[in-house]
Amino acid sequence: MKHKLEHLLQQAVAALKTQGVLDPELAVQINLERARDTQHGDFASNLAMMLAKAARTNPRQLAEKIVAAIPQDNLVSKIEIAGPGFINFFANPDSQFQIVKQIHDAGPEFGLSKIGAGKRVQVEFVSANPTGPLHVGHGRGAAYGSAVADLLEAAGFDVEREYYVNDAGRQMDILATSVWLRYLEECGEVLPFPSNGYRGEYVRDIAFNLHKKAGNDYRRPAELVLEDIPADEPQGGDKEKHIDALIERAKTLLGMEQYGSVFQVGLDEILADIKDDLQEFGVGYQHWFSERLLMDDGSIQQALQRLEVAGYLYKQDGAIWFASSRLGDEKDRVVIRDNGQSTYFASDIAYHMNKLDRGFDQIVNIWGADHHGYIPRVKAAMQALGADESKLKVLLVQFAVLYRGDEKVQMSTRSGEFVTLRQLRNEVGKDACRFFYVMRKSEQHMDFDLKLATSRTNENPVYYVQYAHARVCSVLRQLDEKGRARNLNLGMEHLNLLTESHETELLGTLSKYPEVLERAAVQYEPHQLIHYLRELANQFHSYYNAHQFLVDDDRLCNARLNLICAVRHVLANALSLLKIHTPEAM
RNA sequence: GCGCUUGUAGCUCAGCCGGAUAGAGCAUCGGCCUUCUAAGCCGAGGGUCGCAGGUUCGAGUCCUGCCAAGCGUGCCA
Repeated sequence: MKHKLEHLLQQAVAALKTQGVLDPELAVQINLERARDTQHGDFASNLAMMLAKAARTNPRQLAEKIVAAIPQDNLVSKIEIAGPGFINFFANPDSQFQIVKQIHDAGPEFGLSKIGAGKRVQVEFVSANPTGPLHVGHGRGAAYGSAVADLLEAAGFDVEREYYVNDAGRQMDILATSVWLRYLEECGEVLPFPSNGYRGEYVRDIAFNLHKKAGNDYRRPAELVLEDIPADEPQGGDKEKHIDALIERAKTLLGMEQYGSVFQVGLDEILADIKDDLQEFGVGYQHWFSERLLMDDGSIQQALQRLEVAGYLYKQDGAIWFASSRLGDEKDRVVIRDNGQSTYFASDIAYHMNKLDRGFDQIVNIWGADHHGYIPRVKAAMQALGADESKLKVLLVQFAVLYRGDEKVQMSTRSGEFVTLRQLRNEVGKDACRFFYVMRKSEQHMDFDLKLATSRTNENPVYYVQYAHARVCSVLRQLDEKGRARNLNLGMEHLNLLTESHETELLGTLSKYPEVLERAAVQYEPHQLIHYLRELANQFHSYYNAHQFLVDDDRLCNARLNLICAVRHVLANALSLLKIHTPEAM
């Protein structure tokens, strides 16, 4: 409907250009939106006001010329000029009824779009370090990222979901060493645990399993482990130096092969947990991309070489720097440290080069808001590599703050005390969890109220939408219990009996769904879909209370049943897109 | 200090590319279950869109300054 009207306006503009009313060179942007007030028809355009200046007339006069130039079309029953020069379109009521038939015919396909057809887009999200289980902060990225990916797919894009696994670097060494130290405790060695190690209970679990499987294979005496290790922070030392020395000790005492095994056990167990967790949350990936792969296959050296050739690298204080400040970053960044090791940023340059080489039309990164300062340097790197940096879209997700009623839930990663995503899902349930995470715009700071999300009352918006779906199913069951049968065709033939204001309103809202879906996808804003669902559910509940569906008149009864089944289809399509259940009874 | 994000009803938030009288939910108050599920519906009250300027036919929306909150500002990842 909307696209059709836009096309009509375009034809009108073209006609006015040939008539000489408008400059043929003039670039015209057709602006059409849903009228907010039904008095203003169904769609409104401000075209005349936009073009008035260029055409050197007043908006209302121009509007009249535009209206005169619009071709006849049976979708439109009336066109009015109103206010300062709005052009208001009134849809033909008969055409409005057709939406019920369209929805029925398209079924699960209704609302899908083809605007992304032929375009490949990659969405990278979550990508949490595999040093521990996912917590509630990652949950928002997971829910938002998968919703964005699913929306893009619904809009016709060829979508590839990817998780970047930071399986290299110092944090992983700290994890491996933490696992080993806990393992030594399992073996019966007595030694202090570093303040900067991973203290979470899950590390003990991994160590326990390792001990069960490998016995004392990795055991070394505590005296040897602790010999000449600089003091930890609580003892007045430096916690970084302390842990680094322990990492080195682990490597020398175990040898690289055994150390590698311990490292791998930690990585594998945590990654398996993360994958499992995400899958239960309805989040799936096409690729798990390993950072270690980049180091092993020479990608990093290759990327740095390209920067070198382009003249963006220089040496200073023993380190190698990337001159990102020449490309908009606030300062230059180290890529190779003075100890010869490459930085995380160097990996990221290679990773983004790899993404570009894979030929995506668009690359979407979903990051926590605390990484926002990182965007300029990555974009700078892409430019330096000669790539089109506009291909990269970084979406930031603000942190979610957990509340239980009025009380803030405290979290601390250091102490290992945090609410995991798994705990949250168990407490709140997958449906409410996803709904709440996606309900807000991603860049909004979010308060996640556990009490509200778990409540089974009218305060909880998830049930409100699901209830609408269940109610339609319930009506159909009632029909059956009364010994009546649905007559689909009879209903379709008499859709014109749907003249109540609630019915007209619902028809309009149903026809909006494809536009909402498309906009939510293109703008990366799944919350728009949630708001639409609440609106649709609200209109349905009002309708339900105002009118009886199972009336004696078979024609009206079936027309109404067809309408509410159309509502059910749209609810189901949108909810399943968001991986939220559509209960048939509640 | 600088940078990014945010500021809309008592609370949590929508508000599409600048458009017509700024909207929901919760909370508060008043109604609706012998009829398809009351996890629902109907109604009422509640606003200086952080503040001050500017741009124009028109600003919650764009620009500038200020105020407030969160985050960032490592040879950490």
